[in-house]
Amino acid sequence: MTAFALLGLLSFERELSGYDLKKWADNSLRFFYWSPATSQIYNELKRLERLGYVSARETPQDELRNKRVYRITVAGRDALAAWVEDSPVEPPVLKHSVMMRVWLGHLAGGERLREIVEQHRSYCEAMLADAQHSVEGARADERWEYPQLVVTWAESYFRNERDAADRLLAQLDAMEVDAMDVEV
Amino acid sequence: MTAFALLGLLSFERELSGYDLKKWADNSLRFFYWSPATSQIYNELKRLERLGYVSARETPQDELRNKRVYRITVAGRDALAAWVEDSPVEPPVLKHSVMMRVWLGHLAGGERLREIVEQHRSYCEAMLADAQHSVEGARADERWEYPQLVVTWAESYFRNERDAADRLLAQLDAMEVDAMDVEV
DNA sequence: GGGAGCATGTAACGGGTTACATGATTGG
DNA sequence: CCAATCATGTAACCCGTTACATGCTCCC
Repeated sequence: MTAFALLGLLSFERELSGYDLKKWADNSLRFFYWSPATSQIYNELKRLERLGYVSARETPQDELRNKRVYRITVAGRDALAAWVEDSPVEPPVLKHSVMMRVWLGHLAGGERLREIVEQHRSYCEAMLADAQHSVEGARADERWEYPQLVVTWAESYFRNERDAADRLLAQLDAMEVDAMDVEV
Repeated sequence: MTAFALLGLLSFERELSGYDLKKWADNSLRFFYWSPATSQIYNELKRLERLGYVSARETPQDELRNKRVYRITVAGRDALAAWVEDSPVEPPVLKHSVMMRVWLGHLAGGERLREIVEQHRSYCEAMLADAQHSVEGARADERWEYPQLVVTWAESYFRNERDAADRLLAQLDAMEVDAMDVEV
């Protein structure tokens, strides 16, 4: 999967270093797919090179040193296209530890639960802002129409997630009030 | 994480076998957290027992054999509560390979993309139906108020995801039309 | 001078999966 | 009788992470 993600990043023309790829992953991929660790990127690049899916070239980083920049090969593009075309679509993987904590609400105080959900809300807000920023940035270029589609999707995803957090907070408040009634 | 999930399942009273835990994971946990493989559940149970977080008891499965059922210990409950209470909340992990494929739309035909999104839509629809069913099932019991909150959240999550898929399909159609215009 | 960013990697580990093996019971 | 469900586990593997090491350059 990480391999496909990297090939994907390289498939929008461009020649990128491992470092570059990490940055691009962090500000586009991560909206819909967990951004891999830096070390993993370098590992995958080596593997992809062995497979002939990318080609590397040394290019001067400064006067003293070189850096390796990678470019997708025809074989790489084919492999990637074949994946999109033929592989069975797996369901998205979601590991929502925030909701897991809410699920275990009977073990925590209502204040703590609210704190958790509020932190999550902030996270959503930040992602939403980044996605909106990204939508503006990628505008108007023919080449980016699909990425554009995806960041727009991400925008609504995080907006929904934020709104759900708000509803959750309201429900937690309501539960608190009910509990008070019982006590009184 | 899997350990906490299992402790969580065991924290709603009940004594459960590894097999039971897999079933429960598959029809409650999976709405917000990836359901672990069966083998992993047995591994974690052993580990949790070593740690003293669960206790095991042999109980007759049929006339010939026994099965091991597990119960959360006080130490286990404490550890779980401590996790909810004190651990920093990580952002949810999302690995949306469907959106990754859309992102790579320039490598696929519009028909294929629609096929992918439609399959995803079906998945969402199925999850939504299951979540709705689950909401009805868990109703009215005081003990399940938090799980109830979470399945309600899941319901809206998958409804949103389905609606987003619909919007995506509409946008893909629109793009197709634009492309036709250019050609003509 | 020092911190941030550029750039690349290794080593150890962990968490999780698939595939497989086994075997009894129940229901159609 | 056959398939599905109950029930538990091992072995091989893989994907990916954290932690660490290194060293340059640019800017304040």
